[in-house]
Amino acid sequence: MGRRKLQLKRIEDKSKRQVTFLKRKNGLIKKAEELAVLCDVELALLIFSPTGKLYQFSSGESLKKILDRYLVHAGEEAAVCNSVNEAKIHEEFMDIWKGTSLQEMVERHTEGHNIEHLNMTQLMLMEKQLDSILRQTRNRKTQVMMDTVAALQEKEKELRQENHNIDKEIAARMDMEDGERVNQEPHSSIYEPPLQRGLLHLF
Amino acid sequence: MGRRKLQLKRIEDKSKRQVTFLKRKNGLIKKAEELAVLCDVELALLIFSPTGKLYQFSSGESLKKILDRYLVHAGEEAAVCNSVNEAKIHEEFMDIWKGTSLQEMVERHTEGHNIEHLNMTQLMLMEKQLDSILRQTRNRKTQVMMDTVAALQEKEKELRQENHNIDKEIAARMDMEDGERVNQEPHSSIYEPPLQRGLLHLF
DNA sequence: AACTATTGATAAGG
DNA sequence: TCCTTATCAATAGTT
Repeated sequence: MGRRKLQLKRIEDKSKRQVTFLKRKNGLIKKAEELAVLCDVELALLIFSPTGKLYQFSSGESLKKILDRYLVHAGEEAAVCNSVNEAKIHEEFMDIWKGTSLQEMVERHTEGHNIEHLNMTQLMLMEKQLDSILRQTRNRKTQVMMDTVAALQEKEKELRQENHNIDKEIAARMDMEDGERVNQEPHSSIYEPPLQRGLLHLF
Repeated sequence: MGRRKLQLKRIEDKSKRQVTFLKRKNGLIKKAEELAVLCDVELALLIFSPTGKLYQFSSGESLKKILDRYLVHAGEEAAVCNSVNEAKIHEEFMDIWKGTSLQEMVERHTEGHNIEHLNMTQLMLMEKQLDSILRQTRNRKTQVMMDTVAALQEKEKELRQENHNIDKEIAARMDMEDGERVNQEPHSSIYEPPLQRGLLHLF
């Protein structure tokens, strides 16, 4: 509905695309709102602009509730364990951050201006700090992993020792019971630590 | 758009509401699809019918991916995109960041536990979020730099043209004043753009 | 950011 | 429930 009928394909002209995006985004959100009100339905609409900005609409209920409802639906219908796992992770995430993402936090601290509206100086400062914290986080992660590995290796050593002791005890008893049988294959003392499997979930 | 203009409130007649729901749901999904195609954006639309049935649309990307993307953005308020004076933002930003480093901010958010005291799950979530924000920051930085370069190149072009015009004018005047003096070295028209130096402070 | 000629969506009717 | 059609709304191109 306009001066000309347009083809259903990506608008190549960048500025035209942006104008059309703004117009149609508003139209779509309006329509979504009308549908929600007129027909008394729950709905959620998420739009990521070409510049990465998020626009959203959700009827009455918070978007989170609607997404929860969706995840329940998806969980019932499809046997896609993946999304269930994702949902669980998100739950955990919510617990940890108490409903506030780091991003929101950062944006709150820049007084609501999102990354698209920072200037170069601000961006560089932001980058530097983020990089620093990220590096610390990764270092700490590495440290935790190494601690885990060390603990497992310690455990392994103990088990190996125990194993060795049992072998010796068995051998001693065998000797006592049946002295002439020699060169008996001892119980394998090469213990395969469950290191790989035990750490896999961390990556 | 119909025989009559209707009020923006819940349609009380149940069957009419159902009919309207079906029509408008289809229309909304169609519009969503058009927006996604025409403007090359990601979007997700979830509709729960009055009977509890779920209708959904998502552009190209699976709905799951889009929801993931949403959850990364989680908390960000939609569609409020006030263009504000950059310099003003700069001042505000500096004030904010002078007092509080991002790091302190993060620690405040992990309830006083600093990075050294988070467990692996928390560390991984933290890493994921930091990585996301850092990537956005860097993308934005690249964009700003490219814009700057484009602007400088434009300026360079203008200056070069101006320079050329001046050369020609000088040459013309010289010819008028002193016809027989020839092969005079013209003012260098090779204009060295201050691009490198101009951008250096950005890195 | 406004305008307006067109096309698109749809409310009511069959 | 599906078609038709009169009407209104959205919007493409223009200024």
